[in-house]
Amino acid sequence: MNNEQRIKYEARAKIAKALAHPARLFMLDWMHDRECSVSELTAELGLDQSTVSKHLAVLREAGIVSVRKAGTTSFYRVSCGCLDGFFTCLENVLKCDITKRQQSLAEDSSS
Amino acid sequence: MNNEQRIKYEARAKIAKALAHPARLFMLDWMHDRECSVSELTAELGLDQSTVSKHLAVLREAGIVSVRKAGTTSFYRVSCGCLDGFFTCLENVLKCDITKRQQSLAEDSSS
DNA sequence: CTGGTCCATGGCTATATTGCCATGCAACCA
DNA sequence: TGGTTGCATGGCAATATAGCCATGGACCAG
Repeated sequence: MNNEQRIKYEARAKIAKALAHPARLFMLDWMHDRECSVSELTAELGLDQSTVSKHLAVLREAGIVSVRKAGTTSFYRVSCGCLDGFFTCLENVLKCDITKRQQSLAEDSSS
Repeated sequence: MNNEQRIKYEARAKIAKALAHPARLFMLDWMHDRECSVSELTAELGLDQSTVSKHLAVLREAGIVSVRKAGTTSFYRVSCGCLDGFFTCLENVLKCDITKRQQSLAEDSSS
């Protein structure tokens, strides 16, 4: 992997990393296609407000969500409409994995 | 987020985490749709063989790749055909982000 | 059997991530 | 003006991750 490729894959890994946390996945699902304030997400997640704010900062710096400020409130929303493909991929991997585990269980019991 | 939801999102986060590393993204691109040995990936990545083996274990435990052993060689391949959607999503986020950064630069210089 | 190749794993250190608490700042209200 | 609300950030401790070296097991060639 040369230097150009390293830069390329690090940029992609940064985005994937931002998606690689249960709280952040929950937030993206919860926001879906509407705006959402930090306090709302904090209440739903049951985490400290500062923690939620930092999670949102990770998503923001990765370019996955955008923020709009109105008074003292920050409204976050998903800024790229491509996440469905990502979530679908996760579901497929889970489904494949369950299927394969069942197959290997069947093979074990039959042998 | 209740307990059931936590389990759900942790399972998805595990998969996303497995995808969230430049070396692992490179390996998935490199393997694409053909089998690949550990030594080949090690040579391409320029990392220690043990490091590559551990990266492959992460992908394997997430259900993203599968392994076939022939003699002393382990051949890995992508086991779920859904990664295209995932990679497309990463590309889109990058594209969105570049566009938005250019816009904000333009706004900054015009103000 | 001997030596060599291929791979997986344990051990270790360095770094990154995650959570909380405390604090700071800006906006709004009385 | 002083109090409250909503959010972001710094600091810290606990944990997780990533890389290397060393090792060991399985297989193959001679």
